[in-house]
Amino acid sequence: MTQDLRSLVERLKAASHPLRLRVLALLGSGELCVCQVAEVLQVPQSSVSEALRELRRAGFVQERKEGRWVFVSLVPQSEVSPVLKGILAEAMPLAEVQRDRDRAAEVKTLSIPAVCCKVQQSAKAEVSHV
Amino acid sequence: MTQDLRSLVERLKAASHPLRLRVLALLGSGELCVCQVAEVLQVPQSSVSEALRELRRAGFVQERKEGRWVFVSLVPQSEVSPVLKGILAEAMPLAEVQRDRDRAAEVKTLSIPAVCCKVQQSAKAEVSHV
DNA sequence: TTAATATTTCGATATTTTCCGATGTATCTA
DNA sequence: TAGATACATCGGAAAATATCGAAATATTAA
Repeated sequence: MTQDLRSLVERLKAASHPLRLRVLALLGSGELCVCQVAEVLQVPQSSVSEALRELRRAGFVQERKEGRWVFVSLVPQSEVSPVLKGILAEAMPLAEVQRDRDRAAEVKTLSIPAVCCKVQQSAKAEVSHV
Repeated sequence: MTQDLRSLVERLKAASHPLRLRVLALLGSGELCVCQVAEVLQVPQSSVSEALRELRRAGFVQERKEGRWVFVSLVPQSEVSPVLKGILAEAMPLAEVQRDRDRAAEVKTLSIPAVCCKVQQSAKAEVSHV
């Protein structure tokens, strides 16, 4: 097994997961910070963090730290692999991805701390009424 | 979770596997029958069969029966999805894929029954000296 | 420093996938 | 019809992944 083949498999595997694919597609329309992603997709923040780790390992996304926030985005277009191009071409038009993008637009109108608080609160809320 | 998104995930998952990816790439240079694929890739015939089932489910390959042989090939170019195009673009140049293609060229110089016998024999051989 | 906040990593369970020999099915051939 | 051949499916044990709350880490702010 060639290293190259194995690494292509790993990159495909990174994308073949509902949450990770949604994250990829979401970043397809621009940079977001981790808590914004968690809020938009309505999933636990630790799940987003793990999803991003895989996508970073695969070379699909990059991060930029700013204070205590971590902003993530797709790697620059010039370095985008044919595989990622194909994935985005198919994912971006999907209904659910469009909805995620709409939510992202709303979330971006809020301040980041406000969004992060919201994420924290919804996590706590789930605990309290279970 | 949209059906469309899930099905894209399933198609990506189908490709993110070493054997299945090699099969895809191998078929990238033309139709082969199942036993030829098994011989070229040197794996048990049942594994090839299972790999092909997934790739068919994903819509990447199609089959054509001719007597007791099943010939498999990639779906026609016009229907090839952006995802498959991207995968092939990255896979075809890989060293291991090229080697597989070279083996395929050799195997094609033999008659199909000869190749299938060879596959059967190598399976039996493994049993006998273990 | 202490408290709060954003993110990552850990832990532990549940689920899925992989793998291949054995068996089943369909087709050819003697 | 019997036997051989090409392929598909099954069984089920081992390995890999997913999931998410809890704990750890890192940064900011009071």
